[in-house]
Amino acid sequence: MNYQIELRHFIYFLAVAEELHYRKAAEKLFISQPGLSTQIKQMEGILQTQLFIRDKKKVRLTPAGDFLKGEVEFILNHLEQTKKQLKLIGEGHLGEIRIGFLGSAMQNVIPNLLLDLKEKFPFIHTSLEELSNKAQISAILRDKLDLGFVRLSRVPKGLKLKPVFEDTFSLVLPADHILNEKDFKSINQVATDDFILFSQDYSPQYYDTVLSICEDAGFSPNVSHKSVHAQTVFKLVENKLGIAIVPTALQYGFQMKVKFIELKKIKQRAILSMVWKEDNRNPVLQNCIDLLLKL
Amino acid sequence: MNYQIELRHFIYFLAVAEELHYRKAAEKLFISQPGLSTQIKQMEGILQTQLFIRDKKKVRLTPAGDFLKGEVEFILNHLEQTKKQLKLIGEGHLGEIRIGFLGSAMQNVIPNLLLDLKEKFPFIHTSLEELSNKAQISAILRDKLDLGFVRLSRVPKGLKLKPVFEDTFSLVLPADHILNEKDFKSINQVATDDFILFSQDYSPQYYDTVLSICEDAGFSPNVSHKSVHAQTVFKLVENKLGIAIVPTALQYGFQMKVKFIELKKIKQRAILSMVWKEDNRNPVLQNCIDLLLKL
DNA sequence: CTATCTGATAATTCATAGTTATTAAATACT
DNA sequence: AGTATTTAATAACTATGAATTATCAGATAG
Repeated sequence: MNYQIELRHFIYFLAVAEELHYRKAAEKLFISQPGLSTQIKQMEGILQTQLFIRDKKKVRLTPAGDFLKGEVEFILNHLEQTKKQLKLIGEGHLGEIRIGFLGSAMQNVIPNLLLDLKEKFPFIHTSLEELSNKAQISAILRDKLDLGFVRLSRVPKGLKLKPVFEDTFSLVLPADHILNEKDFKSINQVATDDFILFSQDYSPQYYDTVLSICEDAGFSPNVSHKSVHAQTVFKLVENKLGIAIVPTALQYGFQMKVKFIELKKIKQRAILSMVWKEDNRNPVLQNCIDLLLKL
Repeated sequence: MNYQIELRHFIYFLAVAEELHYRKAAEKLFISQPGLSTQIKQMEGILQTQLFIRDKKKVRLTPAGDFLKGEVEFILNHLEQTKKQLKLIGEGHLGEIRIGFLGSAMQNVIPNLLLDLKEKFPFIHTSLEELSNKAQISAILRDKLDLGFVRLSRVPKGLKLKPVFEDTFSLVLPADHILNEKDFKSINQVATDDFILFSQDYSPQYYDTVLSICEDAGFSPNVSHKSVHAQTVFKLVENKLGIAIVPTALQYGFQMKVKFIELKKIKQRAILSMVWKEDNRNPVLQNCIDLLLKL
C-alpha cells in the first residue's frame, strides 16, 4: 500500500540495470527471480515512474531508469564511503581520501603529496588508483573518487580544476637515433619520422597540444601508433617503431634504451591539474587541497 | 545477524539525533519507543560504531554520530531531489530531444517548435543537427536522433511520418533576368534555361517533384548543376549559372541578388514531414509531437 | 511443432519490524 | 528518606511483507 523506498530496492534495481536480465540479476543477488520482479515492480509503484521496458525476451532502461541508475550509483558509492569514514571516526582516526591520477603524475606530484599528507595527518588513509582523464572525471562525479590528477583544460560543471605542475615537453628518440642533443635545433629535423602518441581519448588535451607543437614547426606529424601507458610508448620508441613527444618528467623512472631531448624553446607546456567536486563532503579533501597549493 | 542498513534506519536515526529523546522521536515517527530503541541499536551493530551516548536521562551524539547526522541529512535530501527529478523525466518534462532537419525547414517549422518547446517545457534540452533526408532516417533507425524533418513520401517500416508544413514552389531567377513577375504566365517561359536542383540523394522527393512540375508544363528540364545547400543554389543562380525551383519559404533568410516568382497555379506542393521511430521510448518525444500537431 | 528461453503471477512460508507489557535506573518532589 | 515520575532497555508476542516454490503465458530458436 503505502510503502517506502529502501536501499534494498536500489541494490536490486542496480543489479537489473546492469544485467538487463532478471534471472541473472537475481542470481547475482542470491534471491529468487520472482522476488526480484515484485520488488522492482513495487519500486516503480512507489516512484510512480516506469524504470524498465520488458517486452518479453528483452529488458531495457527507460530514460528515467537511466537517470536513476546514475543517481543510485552515486548514492550507494557515497554511502559506502560514509560508512568507512564513520568507522574511522569512531575509532578516533580521521578519514580516507581516494585519489586518482594519470600515470605521468606518478613521477613528481603524487609522491610529494603522499609524504606530506602522511606527515601532517598520520591517520588519514589514502587509496590510489591510476586512471585515464575520462575515468577520473566520471569517478569524481559519481563520488567514487575525491581527488583526481588530470591533463585537461576544462571539466564539467560542478567540478573545480586547479593547475599544480607545469612541465616542458621532451622528444623521445631511440638511443641510436642519428639526431643528438647537441645537433638538435628544431623538431623540424624529425618531421618525417613516425610519431607515437598517447591515445586521444586517454588525454585529448595532450593529443591536441602535441599536434599544435608540430603545426607551429610547420609540419603535420605522421602518427603510426597510439598507446595509453608511457611504458608502452617508450618500448615502441626503443624498438624504432617511431618517436614520441611526452612531458619531460616522464624521463625519470623508466629503464629504456631511449634518449630525451627537452624542447625548451617551444611555448607549449604539459599542465597537470587537480580536479575535485565542489560540493564534495569529505572533510579530508580540503586539507589535502590546501596542502597541495602550498607545495 | 547479517542485517543491512536501510533508509528506515536513517530516518529513525535522524529523528533521534534531532530530538535527543527516544520517546519524543518515536512519537514523531508514529512508532513505539521500544521499536525505535531496537532499530537504533541494530543500526549501531551494523555500522560497528556507537552513535549515541545514553547515560539514563540524557541522550547525546558521539562525534561519529554527529558526522553521520550531516551525511544522512545530505543523503535524504539528495534522494528527495532525485525522486522529484525522476518523476519529471518519467512524465517527459525533463530530458533531451535530438532533432534533425533539412536546411529548408529552418525557415519556419523549427524556430516555432523550439520556441513553443522552451515555453512549455523549460527544462528540456534540444540538440539540433542539419542533415539530409537519408542521414536523418539512418540516424533515427539507430536511435541517434529522436525526431527528423524531411521531404519524403515514404519511410522504412517502424518509422512514422506526419506532414507538418505544406508550401508552394517558387521559381528563383537572377535579379536581372528578362522574365518578371508581372509578365509571368507559365514556367514554359523558362523551359530552355539551365536548371539548378538539390541533389537527388539529398532529397529524392524534391527532385522528382520538380521534374514532374516541368513534365506537366510539357518540357524536360536541362539540369546543369546539383547542390545540397540552398545557400549554394542561390549563389549559382545569382551568378547566372542557371535558374531553380525551390520551396517558397526559402526566400526568407538569405541575402542574394535573386528574385522569386511563386508558382501559385501548379498543383505540386513541397511537403515537410516529421519522422520518428514508432517505439522510441524517449518520453520527451511524445510531448514534442503533440505540440507540433497543435501548431 | 516442439523445446527452451524469458518475466509475471499465485499461493505459501518465514524473517523481522513493530507491538504491548514490564523492568531498572535516574531524577524530582514531598 | 521514601515515593512519584521520568528515562531507555528488555522480553514475549503479533503481523506485515519479503522471499520462496510452483506455475503460466508469450517469445524465440532449432
